[in-house]
Amino acid sequence: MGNQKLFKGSLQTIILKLLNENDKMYGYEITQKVKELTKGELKITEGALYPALHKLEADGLLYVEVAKVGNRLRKYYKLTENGTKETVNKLAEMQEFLKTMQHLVNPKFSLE
Amino acid sequence: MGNQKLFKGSLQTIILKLLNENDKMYGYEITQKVKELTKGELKITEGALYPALHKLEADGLLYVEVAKVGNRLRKYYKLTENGTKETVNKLAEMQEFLKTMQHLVNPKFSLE
DNA sequence: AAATATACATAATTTTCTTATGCATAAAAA
DNA sequence: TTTTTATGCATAAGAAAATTATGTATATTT
Repeated sequence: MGNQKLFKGSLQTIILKLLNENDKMYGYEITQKVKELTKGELKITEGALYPALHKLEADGLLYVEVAKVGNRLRKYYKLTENGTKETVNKLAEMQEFLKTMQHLVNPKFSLE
Repeated sequence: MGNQKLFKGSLQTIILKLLNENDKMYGYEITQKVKELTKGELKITEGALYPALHKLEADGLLYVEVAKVGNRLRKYYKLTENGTKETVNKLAEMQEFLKTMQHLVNPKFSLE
């Protein structure tokens, strides 16, 4: 409870950013990576993650490579060419938003 | 189109922050102030603003003072005592989120 | 006279989460 | 050895918070 720190709209960008850095990742790995990178502050829930991955795939930004590890199934996601382009856009947009918001709530510590 | 830069979940905090700085404001004034402060980058739509104000009021964080200016109605909003407390919390949460997100998407320019 | 700005509001719809649930294998702990 | 936790996928119901589209009305500018 009380862990909705993940502002709506940022999940797609986070996924794209991670895939841009790590070449290929599977869902569970993404949740762990985010937890690790944010020291537990951001927790991606499965109910948010998987639909987001499916949407990004449907939009042609990701594609899947299924792998069998041991006896278990893994779906590795990679950026498509278009996905790489969109990552640049989304990251720029996110930076802009962060800067704007930072300026709005705390003008003294602007990022500029 | 393409102007959904306002990440969902940040509107309440923005409203509270502005009221904390300006003592009393009315709806239209808030939309203009945000536009001004962000140089047109964030545009608060009325369909988002008014329901948000009503919710904050219902939650006891704001109260209203109706004023008649010329022949027109204005509803000035002010922070309640509880609203002031919540503003502190929400701003801290926002700072935390911005820092985390900044760190996530661009570790090199961390705010710390 | 017409268009734009000021000022409020709500309804329908969409997006994007949370929470709950389900299935299944692997590893660790009791 | 049994139970819990971790790994790994997925979807459905519901809630939250926007967007978009309207609606009403006055004031100002073109």
